[in-house]
Amino acid sequence: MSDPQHVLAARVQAALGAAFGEPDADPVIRPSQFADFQANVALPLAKKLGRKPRDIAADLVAHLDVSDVCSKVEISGPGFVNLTLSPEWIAGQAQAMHGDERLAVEKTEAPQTTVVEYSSPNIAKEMHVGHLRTTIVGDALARVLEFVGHHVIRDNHIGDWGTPYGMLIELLLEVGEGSAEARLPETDPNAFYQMARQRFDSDAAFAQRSRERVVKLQAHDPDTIRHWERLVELSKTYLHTVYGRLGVTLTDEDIRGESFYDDMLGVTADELRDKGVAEISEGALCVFPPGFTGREGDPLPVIIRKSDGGYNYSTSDLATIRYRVDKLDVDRMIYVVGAQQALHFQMVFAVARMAGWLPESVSAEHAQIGNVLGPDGKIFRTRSGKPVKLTELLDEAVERAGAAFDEVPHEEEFDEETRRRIVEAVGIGAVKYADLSVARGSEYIFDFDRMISFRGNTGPYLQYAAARIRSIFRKGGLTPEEAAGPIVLDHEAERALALHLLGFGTALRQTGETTEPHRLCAYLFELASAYTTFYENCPVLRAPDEATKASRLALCALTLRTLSKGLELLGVETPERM
RNA sequence: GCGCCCAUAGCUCAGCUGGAUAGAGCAUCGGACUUCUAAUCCGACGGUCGGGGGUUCGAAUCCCUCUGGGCGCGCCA
Repeated sequence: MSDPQHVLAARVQAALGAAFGEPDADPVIRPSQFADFQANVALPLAKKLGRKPRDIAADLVAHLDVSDVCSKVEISGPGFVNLTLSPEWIAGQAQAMHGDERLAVEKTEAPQTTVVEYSSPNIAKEMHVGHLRTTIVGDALARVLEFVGHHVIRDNHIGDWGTPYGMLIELLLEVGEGSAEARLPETDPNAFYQMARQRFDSDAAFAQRSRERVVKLQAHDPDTIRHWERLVELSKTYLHTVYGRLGVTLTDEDIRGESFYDDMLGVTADELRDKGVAEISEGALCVFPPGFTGREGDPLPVIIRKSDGGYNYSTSDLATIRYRVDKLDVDRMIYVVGAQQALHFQMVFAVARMAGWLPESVSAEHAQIGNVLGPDGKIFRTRSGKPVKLTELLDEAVERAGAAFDEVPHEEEFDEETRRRIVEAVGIGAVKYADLSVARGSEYIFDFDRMISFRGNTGPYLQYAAARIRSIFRKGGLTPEEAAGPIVLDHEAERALALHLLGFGTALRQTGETTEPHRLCAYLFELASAYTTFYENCPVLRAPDEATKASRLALCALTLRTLSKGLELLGVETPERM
């Protein structure tokens, strides 16, 4: 336990128990502008106990034992308890963090089996920027939750079973399996989809065959299934390409698409009917969860089985919940999906609870993802109005990173391959970090110039901070592992840096609990800022004496590891040099 | 019509679940390279937190209301 906020919380809580018999009161430890932290508990407690806040604070301080942790404790204002940590304590904790494999981030005491459902593209089409954000955010959440000790099940709930497959299969048959066009799903899925769409819209016979093909598909006609499998395989290859370039951890093992639940849909619907949860309305089997109303104030249905006997994705999502609860024994499900589907998930969760498939002990959360907007404030599209293609977007980011790279005079020559890898890491990292650093539910305006900038809360800024640290070790002729310390904090910038380092675990835990990666981004940005201030003020290799140099090298090494680990958990690479 | 989300500096965004004087980056202005990467740093300027009411010791944060935007609302996903 190295996080000061936790240490102080425990101490204050002990004092609360001793002084007032209130060991369970929230000590309300917050960062302070007048000290390192402040405990605000005296004010609400004064209310509860009917005493003056300052008296409460005084009593609290009298019972507070922080002599080994704090150098100063004082009461100020209406009853705030300002806590200033001693540099020795901070240094000791930083040293411990430095010596720890996991940077003193303890694994959670209550590990949960957690499904993170993310990316989930409809593989009939090409991925676009919309998919990018759910993929990036979901992957970061999966990594963070895993690192803090949860059992994470990544779940790529791809759309591989919908109506579009009828026409895709018909198109595949039409162009011939061995043809060049038949490989499009692997290289340019959208082109293939558009082609099918166009045939569907312009040729009634083709459309008719497509509809019949959907029926055959759902009836598991062997020949149709074979073609479908072929298409899905090609799509998976395409996904691999994209995920590989993005550095996303999803693999084939994580794919559990809609087709996976196909044979559970019937029983799901039947059981809902048998339990009396679902009823027939206008020919369709529906559930009307209480509290949801539609346009005319009438009850809003979740359609379980269409009047034609087909199923929608609500049913598929319900089957998915049952599977996860019954077979995977999950404690928590996180759906990293666009904010537009909020109502859908609310209703599906409600139905699952009604049916008894989703016990109170299991949490189901929709981690809403806001839209990415263009410069005009509307859904991000190309000038011609089409969705922006993912690969082209990434290419442009990398190209811009390359231009920036070439503008800067470097001390050494980079061979082409090294340059390519740096520029790729910076370009991709910039795009990913931009998705992560904004609160996930917020929409944000996509802006290449901002995200590729080396100033502000951007990927490149953090990468650059790490690269500068590595540069110091190269110049100094030693590795970060060799910088053992001991850490001593004399300069204000050293102290501020070390203190900030100690907050890493809290940042990770909060990110996992709230499913908000931007918290980790904010932490890392502040860390990089604190490092830069240190860098400007505290010469490392030219430190005044050997002890100071050893201490600063250790701080550099610890910062580098924290920065790298943090970025790694966000899925952002840190190049050795830039 | 109902429901959900949003409105914070000229622009793009934070604000740690109710704490003291609301923060960053960009832009603007002014400084710092014979010094470990200046792709950087340090200042300055800039906000009646959309309006109004309420809850309380204390509100950008919670409640109500109004204004102005976004999204969703029966057989698509």
